[in-house]
Amino acid sequence: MTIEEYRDRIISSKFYENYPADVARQVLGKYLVRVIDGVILVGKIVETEAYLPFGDDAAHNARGKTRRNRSLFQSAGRAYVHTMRQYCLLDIVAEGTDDPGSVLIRAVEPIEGIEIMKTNRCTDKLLKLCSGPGKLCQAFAITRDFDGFDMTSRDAILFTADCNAPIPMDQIVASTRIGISKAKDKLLRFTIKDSPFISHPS
DNA sequence: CACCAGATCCTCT
DNA sequence: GAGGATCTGGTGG
Repeated sequence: MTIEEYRDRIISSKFYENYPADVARQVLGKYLVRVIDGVILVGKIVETEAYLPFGDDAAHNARGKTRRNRSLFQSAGRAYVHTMRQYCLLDIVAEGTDDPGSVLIRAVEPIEGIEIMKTNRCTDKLLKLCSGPGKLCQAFAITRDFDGFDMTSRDAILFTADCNAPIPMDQIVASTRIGISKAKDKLLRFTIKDSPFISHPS
């Protein structure tokens, strides 16, 4: 598809104005699109995690608003990009404003711009190009500059697009979130069943 | 200013 | 599954 065709399918803020756990499931199968100098990178979202506005000790908003997490308190559909060690991680604000929840994009299946992704990642291994939140940000050249970026505007250079039929509920697996030390028991990680492109495949 | 805890990744075993 | 590399923001003195 062309850039314009992806833009015609851009997901609006309305989609993200819902409970993060629901958004995290519903965004599976959608496309993450990045435009760099007129060239597009596209990945199909295959793994997400939800972080809740309230009662979630693992969420970055659990101890209030700081300089780091301020983007969480903006409107739904904006990016919350933060760093973990030397990597960037991409969240999309869900609910938003007074309910600072988000959906972490943990893995995508590379669809378009794969050679550029390989260059950005310094690897040829397709299965490991975007199989983790830090990896996909590296592949898509998503930096801190995108923190607070509106992913729902018509001229966005980073956005989500709806190009496929929804993933059936029985093809979605819920599990515990990766890499956290608090609220380990919550089933807020969602993957597309049997996708080889997820992080920590079983 | 120092310390430390991370929503990670990669390379082994 | 474990350990090390390596960076930044939040917290407390």
